Amino acid sequence: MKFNTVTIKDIAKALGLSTSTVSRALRGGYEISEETKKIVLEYAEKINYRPNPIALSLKERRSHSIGVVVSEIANNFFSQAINGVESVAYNRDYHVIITQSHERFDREVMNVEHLASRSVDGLLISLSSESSDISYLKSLHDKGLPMVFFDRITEEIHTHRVIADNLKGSFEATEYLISLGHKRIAHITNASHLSITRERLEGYKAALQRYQLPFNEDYVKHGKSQGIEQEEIDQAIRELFELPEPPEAIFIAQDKLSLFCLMAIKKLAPAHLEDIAIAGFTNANVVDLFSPSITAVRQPAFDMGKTATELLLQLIESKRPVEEFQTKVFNTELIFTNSHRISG
Amino acid sequence: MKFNTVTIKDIAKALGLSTSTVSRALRGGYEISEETKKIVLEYAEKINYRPNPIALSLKERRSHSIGVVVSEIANNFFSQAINGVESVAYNRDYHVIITQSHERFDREVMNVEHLASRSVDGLLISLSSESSDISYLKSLHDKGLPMVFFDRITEEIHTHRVIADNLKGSFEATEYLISLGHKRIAHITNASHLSITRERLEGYKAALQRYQLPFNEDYVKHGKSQGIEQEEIDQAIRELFELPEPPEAIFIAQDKLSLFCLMAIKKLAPAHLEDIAIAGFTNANVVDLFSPSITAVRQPAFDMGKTATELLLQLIESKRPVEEFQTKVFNTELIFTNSHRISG
DNA sequence: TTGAAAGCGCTAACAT
DNA sequence: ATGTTAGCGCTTTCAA
Repeated sequence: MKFNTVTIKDIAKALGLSTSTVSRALRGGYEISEETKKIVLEYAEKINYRPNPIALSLKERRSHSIGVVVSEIANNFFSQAINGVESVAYNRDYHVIITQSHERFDREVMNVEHLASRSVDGLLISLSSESSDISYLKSLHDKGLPMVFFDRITEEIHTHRVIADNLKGSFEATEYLISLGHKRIAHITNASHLSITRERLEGYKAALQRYQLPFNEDYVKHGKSQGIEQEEIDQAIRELFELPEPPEAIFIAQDKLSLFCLMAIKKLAPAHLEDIAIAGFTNANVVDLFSPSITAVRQPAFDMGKTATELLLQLIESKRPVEEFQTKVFNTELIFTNSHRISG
Repeated sequence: MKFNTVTIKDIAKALGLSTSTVSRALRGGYEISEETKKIVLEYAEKINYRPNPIALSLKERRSHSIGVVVSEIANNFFSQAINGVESVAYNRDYHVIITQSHERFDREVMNVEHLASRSVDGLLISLSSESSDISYLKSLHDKGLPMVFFDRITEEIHTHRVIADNLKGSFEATEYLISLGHKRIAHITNASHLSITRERLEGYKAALQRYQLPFNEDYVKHGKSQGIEQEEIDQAIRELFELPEPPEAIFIAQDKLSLFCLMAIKKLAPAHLEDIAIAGFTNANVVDLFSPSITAVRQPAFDMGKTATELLLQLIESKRPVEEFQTKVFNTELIFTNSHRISG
């Protein structure tokens, strides 16, 4: 089971040179005569020599690859962000290794440790909804593994962060629902310790307050930690509509939750389909097709992925320890669809 | 930039043993005394020793990881298939490295070569729509790299394959459209050299023939090789509706194309929204929400991913060269939504 | 039962 | 300008 059978040794032997000369010639070392260089390069080309990256990693302690940890690639936000990551990484000759935590803490730890032990040069992480104790990350970070957090970030580790302006995005969405004349607005969101959950809840509250609407605890539904089951959202919707004063509008704080929520309403509350207003975070690019329609809070996922990667590569390639960290905040966009005008 | 600072050498030094003894003790070599074993294991545990997988890979020529190459993780079929892959791989202690070709041949080659040179133990591939010359894969396969094709397969490499029953799925979808009374049925599909394209086109033709409808070349639209642009589908839809006899129904051969197609119709032919019937391959799990509605041909993506991985691990772990290869064919499911009854 | 030494592919300090 | 050698972390003959 060996490919890449061709090694530097083979070239050296064939050309009657030493391995070090060959090595230097291949990487264009200036001490090598043009002639030798030429011979070596031509021969290497001829026999299709490829350096063995594993040997390189072992030696150099780096791999020219970065690891990405997200909860679900099936989430539109993440798959778009990953495309942004790749666009930067490939241009700068880094490989991207994608892993999913499926919102589970143990999976996240396992992925991170595997990536670290495989000598990825850095990590791009969006925390799973189960991850509250992140000391395992902290210790890797302390040991010098560069990392950048995006989307679901933590304050506990001092490094670059890339997020959307969750507070503003939520405020605007809620405000929009209020502008439609609704007063009873529910909020469906993630596990409460996630950064995005807190910020989006804050935006929702801020809008209520701004328009002097009361905040009602009963209108807020947190997905359980796993938060990726239709079941859970069905239950939340049921409870909301069983309230003595059911909501007239719903604001949802996350991509998959938004879709589950539309499904749940269609299934469980068809009578309300026409009159309930829905807004929610989602990066689905077929949002125009949805019925019931939803006003989408869209994050610039691609750009966020790009920026996070640029920051990470900056950390990785910096000669001296970086002391100044940035938190880049991206604006969200509120997207109105006219599908309810067409089909409802 | 070194983590994993703890090596076998450290343990050996601390315990006054040789590295080889420690190595053997750690992997439970039977020649080591119980006592030494115990001491070593306890100490290793205490200082949190983790073997360096890179060193292992260099030595053993394998990595206990498998590579996956798909065109787009944002495609529902693929993200679901990958979940199936992971479910098997993690249970058997393999890591999964996901890469995307974005329907580009050069990206595919680059990914495959990177994976191979990183000593993945095997490859799970669904070809990009640009990939017609796959000699680069053939040569890796000849050198002994185990690979299993799924979804977009090739006949040129003799190995296991996992596909859906594309012919039957297409036949049933087309038949369903015919059963609604439609006679002019268009077909929108991928690049013509892909296996799935051929098979699905065949199914479509077979259904037409079975019900004695004429096959009309003008009703068939192939996405260009890149096939992942809304633009392209818009153009196809425009052309179809400009025909003297525009289609009454459309059958679409692929996940993303189906969604693009719904968007295009909504945008460009709103007048037809109520009367055109649409069926298409898609694994979107929010298909119930779509308006216009679509009858979905759904592939058992998760199971296909699982099976492909089981076959691959079988190849990887087989002691002797495998000579007998299987092509596993999975049934598709036709899913009817009632959303057009509710909203239209 | 344990240790010494070689080697996986490559680079780099140290000769020459 | 080129060669010799050691070493990255680990396993595995071969010796003791």
